[in-house]
Amino acid sequence: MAKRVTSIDVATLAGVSQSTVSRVFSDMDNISPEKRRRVLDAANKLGYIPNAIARSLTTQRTNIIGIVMANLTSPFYPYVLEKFLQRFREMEKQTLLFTSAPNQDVDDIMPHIMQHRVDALIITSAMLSTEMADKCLRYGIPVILFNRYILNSNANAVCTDNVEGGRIIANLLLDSGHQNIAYISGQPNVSTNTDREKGFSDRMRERGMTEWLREEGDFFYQSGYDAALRLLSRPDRPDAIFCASDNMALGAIDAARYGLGLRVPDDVSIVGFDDMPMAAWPAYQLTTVAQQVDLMVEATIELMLEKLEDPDSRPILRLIPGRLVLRNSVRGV
Amino acid sequence: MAKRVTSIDVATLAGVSQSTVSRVFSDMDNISPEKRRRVLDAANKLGYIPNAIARSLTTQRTNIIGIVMANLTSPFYPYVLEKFLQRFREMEKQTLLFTSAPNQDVDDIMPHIMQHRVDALIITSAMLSTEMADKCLRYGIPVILFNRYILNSNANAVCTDNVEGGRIIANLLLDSGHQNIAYISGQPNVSTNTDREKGFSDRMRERGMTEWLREEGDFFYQSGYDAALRLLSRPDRPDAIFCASDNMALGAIDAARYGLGLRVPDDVSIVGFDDMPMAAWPAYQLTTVAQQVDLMVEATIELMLEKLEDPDSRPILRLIPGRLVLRNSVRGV
DNA sequence: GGGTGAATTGAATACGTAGTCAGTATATGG
DNA sequence: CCATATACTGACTACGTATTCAATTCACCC
Repeated sequence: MAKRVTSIDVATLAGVSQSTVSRVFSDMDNISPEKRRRVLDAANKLGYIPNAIARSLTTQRTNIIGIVMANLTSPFYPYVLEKFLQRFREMEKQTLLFTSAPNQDVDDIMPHIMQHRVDALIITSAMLSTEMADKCLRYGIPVILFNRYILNSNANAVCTDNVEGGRIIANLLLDSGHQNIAYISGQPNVSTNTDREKGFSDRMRERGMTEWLREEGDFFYQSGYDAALRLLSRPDRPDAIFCASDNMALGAIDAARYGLGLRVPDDVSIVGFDDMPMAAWPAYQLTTVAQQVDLMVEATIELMLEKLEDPDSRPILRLIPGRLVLRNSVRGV
Repeated sequence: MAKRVTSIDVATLAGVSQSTVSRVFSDMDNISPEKRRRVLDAANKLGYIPNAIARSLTTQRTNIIGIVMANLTSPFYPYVLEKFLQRFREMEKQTLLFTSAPNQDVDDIMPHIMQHRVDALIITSAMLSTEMADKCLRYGIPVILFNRYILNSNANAVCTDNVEGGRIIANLLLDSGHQNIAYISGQPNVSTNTDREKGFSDRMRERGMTEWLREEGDFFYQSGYDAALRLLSRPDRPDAIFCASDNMALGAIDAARYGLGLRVPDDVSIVGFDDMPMAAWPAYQLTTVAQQVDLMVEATIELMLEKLEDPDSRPILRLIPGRLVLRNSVRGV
């Protein structure tokens, strides 16, 4: 392995000082065209590539953004990740990706993240304790929660308006004449789940419903399949199911069709939440509330930049409306 | 933003030298239990977190592995990424994730990667020029290609045995009595596609077939849907379709069922390649050749570690066999 | 001709840690 | 009691770059 080429090597070959080489490769300070050419020639000849590590040490910024993500294999998040990566590439930022192990708190991997002195941190998965959020702030690391929020915390957050999304779906199902509507939940302690259920329940009650069926799921396909099987095997079979995620909704459709031989939407209407790509496939044609990922990513980056500009700015919760996407899994619309 | 706490601050508070603090936080050198405790107390009180940037500068290793990935939104790669992240977490390595823009060569983002002095680089997506691979080697950065390979290059590679996979599928379809077998390809210049087609074609000819239908796709769902629609609308409708990816196979199934009202596998058998999670869903029950991701990831990490141990070791292409997964999309098995 | 200012440039230093080397204290053996 | 080994510890420097500050050059003008 050849010795690493440094700016000093380039300087020597070009017959200039290391300062000059640095200036050529960082900002174009005032450099005479001739020296600039000589430096670039020398750098090219030696195969010089600036060392971002050393640069970070002096500038006190790494140009690296950390992203914490738990559910890479659920189809919604890869799309989010792709968007972030694309935008960061445009901004010439690099991305350090972290996943938390199942049942692992973000707090546990926080030290690893902080060691690398990321310029900012985006957390899409689990919760972050208030203490940790504060610790980040003390280190000058802006934290933005994506699709999660903590009340009374110092972290910014961007979130789909899940409560309103739940209301929209209650309206849709009631307007189209469904009588017996069931809910399949996500994991109990996650705001995306509780908010969707809250909006749904509130609107149901506002419109005179007093009780309805409910099963617990975990956002994944299999749990939707299983829960729908339980619901649809009952004597008082529901005529509509609202699933807290598209993933579970697809499981519910498969359970109805292949588990019980029912037709969707003729025998039972099914609604999801997220609008992942598969929801549009001919096999499913799922009616759902879309999370507007592009808007959410833009908002996240905006909050991040604001916080970098002014570290003392007050934390903000930015809600992005969900968008109802009508396809063909609800009858009577 | 508070001043960053350094090892010197800790040393001062603990009444020891910076060296001692460093020793406590790197390897446990010979440190008296009492000083260790004092250092840890002080560090805790100040909220000290070692600076990985500075550490990297002296140790000449970053503990960061770079991963280049193009198709995050195709369902196979998030699973791969998840596996890598999980293993790297166990190894206490961090992950810098890069995507190449559509139509962007890996060579274009290479400078960004090299600036950050990753300890090793895993490339799962596009091709890497031989010059770039050599440049990495000169910088002592091991490169491992995942599911891609370059002949005569200096890069290690891990790959499913796609040629053999193609043969397996030809055997399966011929053994089960299909007469008119069609192939839907992936992007033309990608080895995963050409190898699968080569194995398939070779075996078809070995067993006496001389010509068969073929359509071009791009590995994605929609192209499989469209191609299958074209194939199945012909008067000489094929009785089996081998799709170069599961994603296209799911599209083909939907095209058969929802586009043309055909039954799978009664009217047409469909086979995929990859074994992504959806292939097992009740709606599809796709027979396919599984890429053994866990084995591939293990092999990749092994090659990486070998190359880090001995930078002069000869490049290796490690083939992992595909595993035939029989479900219910092929008749007569 | 000297003064003024702008444009370039280089020397020196900081960034925060790891590791080398020499020094001190303590224990061990004869 | 001395010689020697052992266990810790601290002073110092390297890592590769950005940046400050002073110096130099040069042009220009009255």
